[in-house]
Amino acid sequence: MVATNGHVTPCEQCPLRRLPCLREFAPDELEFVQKFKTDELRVESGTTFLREGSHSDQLFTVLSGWAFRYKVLDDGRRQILNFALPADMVGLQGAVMDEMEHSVEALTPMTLCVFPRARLYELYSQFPSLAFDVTWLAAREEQLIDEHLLSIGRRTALERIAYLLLHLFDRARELKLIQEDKLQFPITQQHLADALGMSLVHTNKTLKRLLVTKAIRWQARTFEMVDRAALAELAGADTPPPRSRRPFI
Amino acid sequence: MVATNGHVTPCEQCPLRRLPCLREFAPDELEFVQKFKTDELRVESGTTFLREGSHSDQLFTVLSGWAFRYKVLDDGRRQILNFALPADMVGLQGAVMDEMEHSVEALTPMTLCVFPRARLYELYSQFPSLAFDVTWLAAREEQLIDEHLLSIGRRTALERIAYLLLHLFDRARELKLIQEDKLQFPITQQHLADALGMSLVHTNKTLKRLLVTKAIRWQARTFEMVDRAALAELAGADTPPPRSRRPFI
DNA sequence: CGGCGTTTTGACAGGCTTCAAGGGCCGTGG
DNA sequence: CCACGGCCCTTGAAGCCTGTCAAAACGCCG
Repeated sequence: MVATNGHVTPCEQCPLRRLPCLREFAPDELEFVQKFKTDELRVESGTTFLREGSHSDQLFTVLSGWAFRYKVLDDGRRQILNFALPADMVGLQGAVMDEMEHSVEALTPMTLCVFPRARLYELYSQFPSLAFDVTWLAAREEQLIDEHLLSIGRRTALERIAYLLLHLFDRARELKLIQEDKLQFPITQQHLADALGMSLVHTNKTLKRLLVTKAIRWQARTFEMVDRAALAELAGADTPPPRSRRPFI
Repeated sequence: MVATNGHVTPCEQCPLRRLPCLREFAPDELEFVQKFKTDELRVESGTTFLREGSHSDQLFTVLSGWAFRYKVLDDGRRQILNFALPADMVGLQGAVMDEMEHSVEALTPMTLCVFPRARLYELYSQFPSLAFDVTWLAAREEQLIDEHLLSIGRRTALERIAYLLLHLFDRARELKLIQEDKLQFPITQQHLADALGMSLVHTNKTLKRLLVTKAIRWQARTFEMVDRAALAELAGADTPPPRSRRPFI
């Protein structure tokens, strides 16, 4: 894995800090995180930068770009577990446990903040507030997966697609990635299918049914929310409200 | 929620500590946990002791008994997210975030160790080692759900059932709940169905197909592993090896 | 013995997967 | 400028898988 070791955004100037959805850091916290961050990594779209079965010495945080976590069965069947957007943490499992049991692949070019696993315990010793944040992030990710599990297990194909799109749109909005209700959407129908536990063909046909409702538009890698209420209706439920006090290491 | 406030097992004598799969505590850690544990709760089988949408002031640890985490849709469709066995932590999401987004119901009579949410931060401040353990537990639970998500999304009905049974059996074995390859199994076919995202009828028919292979026996609430290798074969994969250094608050 | 929760079975419809093939878009190279 | 390949999207057809409906059998307990 190649790191830049060149342009390293100072944490004080991290563009994500300006987001209102993220909590503010105390000066000493910020100082610690700055030292904790050893590097910045650029990866190309399509790169699997964390691999199932491997042991990673690094913990990442997404500075920009999209990724997805996934697992594959021996015969190639793939399941996308969830998506990682800016301000998300990636690779905690590998940092805390023996080895990764999932892989992570970039959907777009990404920049990742790199933290050495070996020093994670320092963080726990010296900054309980940050340690709490890490736990918070882990708990939140579990919530997202819980919701996803509910979708795959119990929602119909149409509901699944509607719910996932609604969910991703809302997360993107929190991150100010939406302009005029439009979003650069780096996901293919194959990704949708693999995330929702459906075949590509059926995903396509169901998506078409959704598109004729005119609740959304999606073409040329651009996603547009036309009627959010209608989409939520099709999903059978709205997404839970955003969480308060969201930390970002 | 009624707590016993009578019999409170001292942590030094906690029966779970004797399990080799759990890490040992330093004396000061043990002392802290002992004070952190404010109560012991007994709940009956069938009790939903944590409810979606509610805010819980308590964090639990399973001392004995089985439970399951679940979510339901408005129209009643239910998805079981995973199962909680002794030494598992329950309610961390409620302790760390605003409110629970899932419910937890007891499958058997249970005893739970009760920890006050309000003092969780003390733990983080004073015992980074324990804070790390909490994160470890959260990360591990996420791993289990990841694996479950893979099952529901990409495994066939037969594989799903085989894999889940294999998984539960292995966890029970780690906890010394198995005697002569037999296990008291508090789960009904309805639970299986709700966990695996299948209908009850189809679960029953598929389970029958599995039973004729003679890999397992399951009757009168007793589960018997007859041919573990054969079951793993039907599951299409074996369960990952148990995690080292497993903590237990 | 009756009631209730659980397991079992059959029938049937339709959701979903698989197979197959064609179309559109775009970057590469002749 | 056009041909070509690769990736993604689209569509149709066939049939299995799975859900739903309905009803009966079973086992446990009061």
